[in-house]
Amino acid sequence: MEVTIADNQLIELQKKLEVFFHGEEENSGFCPVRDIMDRFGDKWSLLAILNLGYSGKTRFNELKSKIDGISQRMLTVTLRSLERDGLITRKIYAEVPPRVEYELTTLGQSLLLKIWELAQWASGSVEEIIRARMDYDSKAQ
Amino acid sequence: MEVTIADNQLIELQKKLEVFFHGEEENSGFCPVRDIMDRFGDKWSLLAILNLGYSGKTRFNELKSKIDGISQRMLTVTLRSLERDGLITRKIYAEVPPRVEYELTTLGQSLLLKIWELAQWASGSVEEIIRARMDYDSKAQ
DNA sequence: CCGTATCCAACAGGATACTG
DNA sequence: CAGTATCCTGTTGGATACGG
Repeated sequence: MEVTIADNQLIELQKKLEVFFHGEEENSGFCPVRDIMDRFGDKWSLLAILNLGYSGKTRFNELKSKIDGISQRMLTVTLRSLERDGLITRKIYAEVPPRVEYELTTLGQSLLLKIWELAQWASGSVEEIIRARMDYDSKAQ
Repeated sequence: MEVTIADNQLIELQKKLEVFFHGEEENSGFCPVRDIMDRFGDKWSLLAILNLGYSGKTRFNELKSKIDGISQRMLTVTLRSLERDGLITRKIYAEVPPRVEYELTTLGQSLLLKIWELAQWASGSVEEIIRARMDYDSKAQ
């Protein structure tokens, strides 16, 4: 049996993955893997973090204009959720008209880094994925 | 104004992020960032990849039993979508009873690596996030 | 300007039954 | 075993109107 370097790397990774497949039962059903999925499972969180990372401190409507297609309601919901998780801060200025600024926390910035790497992967794999899709669709008639 | 090392790192990252915020209009509305979001925006794709990465070549029902809570329908839908994107392969054996095995492609393995890093982040940040949530909830009464 | 409240449509996704 | 087909429900999230 031939074992390539890539195979060895995969086996290494599989060993590391074991961590995430243990402790699920023990800790009263709580599993960190499932917890991130819930956070990233919605449409807007990743985009909001990317935009906040790119723009730095940003006001509500400024952010709304940058995240294409998001409604006022969903931006509010998303930002509240991110604030609750300690990923962003929400600063209100007692002015008229009111001003509210959002900004990534240190924790949020560390997540930004991971999301950026994911975006990097996507950016680098986009062509291959599109090719795979066309290939798949052509075979399916 | 004080500039810390963290600030400099953030500024570096912001410059890198510019890539993802250009070309959206040009390429007929297509943006790689939005494309990954669509891929990761569903409940099961990341979990399926993590499980396939952990278990290697896996049969349908074996996978179903490992992804807690997934229905037969959603596993089928998710696997087809991943196959279409060239992230997994689907191998059918002409036996009775039939056997179908799923496995990550090289592309899928490269994504697995990124997802694992994300899972790492989540695992390391879980306590801080939970603390933030409790803090937030207690203030909200 | 920055929200909240309400209503409603679309769709993800579960349950069940049935095939190759 | 590994699906497809059908039906149906719950959540997501958009549109609109209104408040601080």
